[in-house]
Amino acid sequence: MYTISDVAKLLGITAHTLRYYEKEGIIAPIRNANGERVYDDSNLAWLRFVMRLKQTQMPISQIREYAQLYLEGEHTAQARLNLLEDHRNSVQSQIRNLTATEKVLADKITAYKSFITKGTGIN
Amino acid sequence: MYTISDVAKLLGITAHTLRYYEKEGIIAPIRNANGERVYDDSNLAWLRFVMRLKQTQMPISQIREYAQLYLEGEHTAQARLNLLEDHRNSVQSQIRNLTATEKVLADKITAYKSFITKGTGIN
DNA sequence: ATATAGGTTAGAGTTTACTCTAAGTCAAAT
DNA sequence: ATTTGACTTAGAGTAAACTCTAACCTATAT
Repeated sequence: MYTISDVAKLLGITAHTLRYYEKEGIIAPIRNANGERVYDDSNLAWLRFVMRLKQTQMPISQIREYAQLYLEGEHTAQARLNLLEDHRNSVQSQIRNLTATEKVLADKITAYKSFITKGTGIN
Repeated sequence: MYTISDVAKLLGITAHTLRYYEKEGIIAPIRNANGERVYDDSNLAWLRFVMRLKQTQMPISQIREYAQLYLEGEHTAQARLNLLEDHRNSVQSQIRNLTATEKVLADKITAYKSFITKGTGIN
């Protein structure tokens, strides 16, 4: 069991952001007798997955959609699978994009280095 | 020589966005007698590179910084190289991130498929 | 007893990157 | 001559994702 600031520290985000995610329907931790949020390990695992989705450019609206489908039960499994497959395609396309740009950058970096040491033309 | 809407079409963005990039100090096309923007091939090549940087999450502020260094002349070559190397590192880290997430998604997708056809547990 | 360190809410403010509007200019087509 | 289409500017508006503030509550340490 974790407090909001425990979770914030573990995920490297702020408590403000966690409350915002809750307001956006991404997570719903239980409350203790004092009205304070209590996160368990399954909440933490879900939030870690959310962080992955965010780092790979899935918008909050789509993460919420997935979370809501999960709450609606097993009959939404196909819809969730579709969402995951769409995102996987997006991830693969981002990788292609980044790989191509990495090559362009590598070439430019080589050209700059040779310009700086030898005075060759820049592109 | 290209008009603003030629360039917009070629890059798949709007003329509004091109004017915004100009306001942000990312590009400075010349004007014709009529005060209209005229883009040449070097402008186009630069904008295509800008699109790459954007697609790989470089913020406008950093793209502007690179553009301004370029305008300041050859003595900024080292500073530009540093910027490019920093961004290359960011691109490489994004690729690692996306690759790891792709694996997580692949596993989840497999689990969902097996749940949908055979009724096995979901993660 | 009270100060401190945390938690709560509703809601306002900020940043980034556009996106659009209004009012106007200008050249070519009808 | 006037309509049409494409351009110009300054500046307002929008969407996403936070980020912060104010006012308040509550358990623990001094």
